[in-house]
Amino acid sequence: MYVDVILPVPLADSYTYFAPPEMEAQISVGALVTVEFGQSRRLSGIVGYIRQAPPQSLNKIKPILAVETAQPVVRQPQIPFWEWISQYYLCKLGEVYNAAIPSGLRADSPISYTARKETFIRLSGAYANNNLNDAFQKITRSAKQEQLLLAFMQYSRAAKGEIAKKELLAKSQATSSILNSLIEKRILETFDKEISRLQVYGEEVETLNKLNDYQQTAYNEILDRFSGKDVCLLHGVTSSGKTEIYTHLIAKTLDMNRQVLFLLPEIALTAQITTRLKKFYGDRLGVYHSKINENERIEIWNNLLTDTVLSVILGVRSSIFLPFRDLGLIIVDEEHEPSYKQQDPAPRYHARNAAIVLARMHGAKVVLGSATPSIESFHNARTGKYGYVQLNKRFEETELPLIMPVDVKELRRKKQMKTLFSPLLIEKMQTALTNGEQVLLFHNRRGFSPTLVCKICDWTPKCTYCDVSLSYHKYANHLTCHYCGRVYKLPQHCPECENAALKPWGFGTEKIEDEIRTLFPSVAVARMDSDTTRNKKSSEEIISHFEAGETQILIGTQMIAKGLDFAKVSLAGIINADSLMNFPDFRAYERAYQLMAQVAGRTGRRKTHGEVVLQTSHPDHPLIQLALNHDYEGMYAMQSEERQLFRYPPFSRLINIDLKHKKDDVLREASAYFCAILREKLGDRVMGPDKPAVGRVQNLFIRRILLKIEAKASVRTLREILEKAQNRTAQVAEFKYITMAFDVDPE
DNA sequence: AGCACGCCGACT
DNA sequence: GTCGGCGTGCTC
Repeated sequence: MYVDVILPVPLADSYTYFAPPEMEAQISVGALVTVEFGQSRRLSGIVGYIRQAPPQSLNKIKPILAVETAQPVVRQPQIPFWEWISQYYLCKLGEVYNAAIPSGLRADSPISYTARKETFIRLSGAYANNNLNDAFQKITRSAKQEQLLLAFMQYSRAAKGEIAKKELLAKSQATSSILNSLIEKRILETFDKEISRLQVYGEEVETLNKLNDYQQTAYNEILDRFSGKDVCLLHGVTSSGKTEIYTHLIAKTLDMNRQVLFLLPEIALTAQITTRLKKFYGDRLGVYHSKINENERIEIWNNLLTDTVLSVILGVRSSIFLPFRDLGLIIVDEEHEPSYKQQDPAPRYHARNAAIVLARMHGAKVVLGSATPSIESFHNARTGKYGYVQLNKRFEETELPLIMPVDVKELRRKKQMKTLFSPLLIEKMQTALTNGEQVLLFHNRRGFSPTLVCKICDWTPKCTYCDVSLSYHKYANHLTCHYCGRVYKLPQHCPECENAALKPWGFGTEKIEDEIRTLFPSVAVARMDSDTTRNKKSSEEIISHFEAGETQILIGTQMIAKGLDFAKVSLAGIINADSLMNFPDFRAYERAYQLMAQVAGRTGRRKTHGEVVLQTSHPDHPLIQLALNHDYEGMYAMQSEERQLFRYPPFSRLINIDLKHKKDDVLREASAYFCAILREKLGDRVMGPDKPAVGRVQNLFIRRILLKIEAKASVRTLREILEKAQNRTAQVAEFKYITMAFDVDPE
């Protein structure tokens, strides 16, 4: 018997091994096996295909060394799904396997699964037949031991005569020394038992909240769209009750004994939604995100593989790889969020789009939810590819927030911008604080990160390994590279001109926090960004303190704009709206609009009318005007026209190709060579090669080629063209060690 | 990618 | 004399 094994290597899709006769019975498609790869590596691979004869071209076939798990660790249709991902996203099957299977399942991983154990108590052998008179005889002189034994009898009855030590002590109010006496007298004994890490929901599950009129209408409309289409876009303003509608769709799917995948972006709001859903689905809900540990990951995986308890998975993008038995519904909440796209490493997949393919394989339906849909999804709804349902009423009829633009350029000219805040923002903050309301200040630091600059010669510190300025972290008092993570000491003086003074340049949330503390010394302020939320606890703490009203002003990056529900926020400030729009990226306006809408959505969520002060140098800019009027469709119309004109998605499919090499001149020649080959077939669909904004990372130079391919073009043909061009380039001796990274549908 | 092999320069 | 830098080749 011969077996094609998928291995975690970025090379061929699979490798053929020989299965010794005594192993044959244990081998099936989906089983994990250990094989030797090369002279010394031992890898865990997955059986992808079983064949009776080896391919003739092979002269050396190694044996399988061991079967790790005879039972398949995947279900249908996972492997075909991996194949789709590898084909569409131009990566190797092994790279998908690597991303899809939790490493703890694999024997070649340093972190392997260990079961959680807990100490349990049962009657020792002599009394196991409940012959307890003797036992009670032995302890007549100790009232406490007698009480504990009685308590043991009472509480262990329901669980076959055993109970967790911790639980017994808690319920009987006994101390461990009383218990130890009973153990020494050989009446009770301890033993270790493997227990699940998955949280047990102790309380009764609640029945679903009744939908109000307009929610019920939307719910019915979604079901109606599903009779003709597999995907439905639910376009609902913040606070309109999208989650309520989801809970009813989930319940309906569970009634049919089918499973649900609820996808959400990788952001701080997992905790809030988990609490809401646990109430209704209890132990049937599993949660899967980047902060759960490997052991828990494996228990969720195995539970889905063999049990039937878990039927709703709330998870981030990687949860599309879990072994679902029968998905009936996939919800992609905040479908426009860029964190659905995996950036690095391969597979660079988009979880929303991959989920739609996965749903088709399961015969499931998909709901895409957003207050500000991606241009792509709205376009698909407009052209009839997706169903479309709109929810434009807010819960309790709250009005949409009032957005007030402030012309900071004009104010600067009149010398009225003494701080980062305009007089209007300061006045509104004062009013809100006096009224006991809370304030959010939003600033995106991306592309405008604070660094140091020489006052005389404009020198700025750069990373030795990457072509970027270092970011200045005032509190940590050091410089870091945001590309490779290296930390540098603060230079004492400018090395270029020997001038002593370096001054901070650019500003981030830290600077805002400083100025706010000066402006409002008696007000409690918190800051939430990637620096203050390094560990899991800190972000939850910042949020809960703000929720509890212990802080009045919360300053932050994107993190504070997304999905969080704060009842007492009446004012939001956008410090610099221009910095949102000034990216050299075709999605810049879409993103800027979405962020402004999201920040506005955080205000006035309960009855109060929210206000937003939007600071900009271009108050008349069409995008700002659209944001003021909450005119999503206007933004769509504007963007749609522009994207059609310049061949951007959804009218074209983009593919970024990054070529890397340690020598810049070799790289330049190779890029030109590769590009010329591509142009033979693809003509003016090929843009570049260009030097990207960051032209060198980790000592490797980078050139970027962009392809703009017709949306309806065949993926297979394109893949063949790219493979051929790549092979031809690699045949040139000098270009052999050029690496290429493909990014299909870049975000 | 990740590993071994082999060649070269810098040390005990 | 050997340690380790990195260029090169190979993985069923």
